[in-house]
Amino acid sequence: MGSRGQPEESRAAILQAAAKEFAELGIAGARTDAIAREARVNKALLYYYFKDKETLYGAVLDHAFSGMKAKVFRVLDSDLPPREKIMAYAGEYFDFIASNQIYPKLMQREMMRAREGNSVHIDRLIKTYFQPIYRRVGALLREGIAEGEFRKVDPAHFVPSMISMIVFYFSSAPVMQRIVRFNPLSPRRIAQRRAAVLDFISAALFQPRAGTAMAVRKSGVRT
Amino acid sequence: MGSRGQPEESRAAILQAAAKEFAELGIAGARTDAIAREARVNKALLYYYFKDKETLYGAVLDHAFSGMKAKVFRVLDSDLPPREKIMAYAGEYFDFIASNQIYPKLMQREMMRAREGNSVHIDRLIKTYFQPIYRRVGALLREGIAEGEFRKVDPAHFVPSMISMIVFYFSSAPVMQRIVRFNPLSPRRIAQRRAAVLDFISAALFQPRAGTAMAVRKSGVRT
DNA sequence: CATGACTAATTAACCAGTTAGTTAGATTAT
DNA sequence: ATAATCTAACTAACTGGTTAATTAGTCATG
Repeated sequence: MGSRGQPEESRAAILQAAAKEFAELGIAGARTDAIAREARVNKALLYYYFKDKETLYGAVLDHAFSGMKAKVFRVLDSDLPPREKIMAYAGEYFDFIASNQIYPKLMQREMMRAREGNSVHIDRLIKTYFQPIYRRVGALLREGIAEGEFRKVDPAHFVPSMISMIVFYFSSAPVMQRIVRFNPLSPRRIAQRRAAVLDFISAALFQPRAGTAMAVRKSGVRT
Repeated sequence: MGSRGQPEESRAAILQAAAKEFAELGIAGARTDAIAREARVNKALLYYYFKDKETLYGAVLDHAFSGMKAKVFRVLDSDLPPREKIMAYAGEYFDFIASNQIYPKLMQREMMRAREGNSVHIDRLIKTYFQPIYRRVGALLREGIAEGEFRKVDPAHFVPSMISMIVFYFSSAPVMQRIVRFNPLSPRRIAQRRAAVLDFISAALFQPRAGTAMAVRKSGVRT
């Protein structure tokens, strides 16, 4: 009680509980009472740290996307050649999502909300995260094409294709689990998925050449 | 007013308005008043035809998915050889979604809701629609592999990969539009996407053989 | 004149956001 | 040193606007 409990801890607990609730139920379905209960704080504390529900939701989005951007840009800023870099990018993105499985849900929710006026956050998110990443990956693809390494794909289609294969798998896992008999989120299956995605991408992107040794980086992922 | 207006029309108007509202805002965000207004009927009429909001939502889902299943099964039941059939399947699925763009939103919403207990509908949807389609496409893939036409892909990964590329494009279009300068939903771009998806799939699935003439059914578009 | 189609008005529950505080510890005054 | 004062962190209880759902009926037609 009282003024203890390290404010940072409380704030972080709220943010984490909110991320879970928003990812699962969306902003309309999320209940501030549930977030407070999950974070083990009084509901009024949410409003002490964040202006309102919408602002809290925005903070959750920024937290998730900034983490992703940081990870992914470390790869995109490296000086790998195009083939290795695009594989490393996809792998890094995959690993981020595999260990932050609320991210794909938040992302898809926000994508669907992005009709004019529906989301106060989407413009900021696009400008801060999506646009820079898209530009960078697009440039990488054009570079690979120019060097004759990649097939002449259209980045505006290829980028969303890559993202979709990674993001969709995780957000559809609960349904998948009921269709097939195994658990799509077991470490074994996640590793398989990683390999499948990278295989799919290289098959669709790389210009076939002699002795194509497909480079599928091993995955250090936990569930 | 009174007992006129053909009940079928009213029911259909409600269903259509509800589909739009649910797709855009999810079940929690949807407002029954908005649905009634959009359908130009009194709100109580929703409850005359459907037990409650949740039941109406279920009816919307069944309507959307049964339409899709019918379309897709006409292809899957045909006697095309594996290569042509899988392309025809993907093409048909793509065309269905392209002309029913609320479908991908409803689908993704329901996928994210599918945590134990969260959705009353998911078990029925899986049993009635997803499971049968998945089994049929899985069998088709295994057939193609057995005949040496397809690479040895894992259906449990390949099927969601195909679906994701098709579904994700449409639900992410509003965001994409703000990242790139063109409209991803223009007929021209949709045709391009169709070609890109089919190209992507054939590149990743077909066993390379001499004289590979890529078969891109109708809407003959180049990337 | 019964029945299916439909509605205006109302109700009950829910839930985001507020209020009016309390508590614990840091800071200053004595 | 210690009492007085301040402030950030936190909470129990409440409020009012919103919204799903119901009620009690009207209207048209076979």
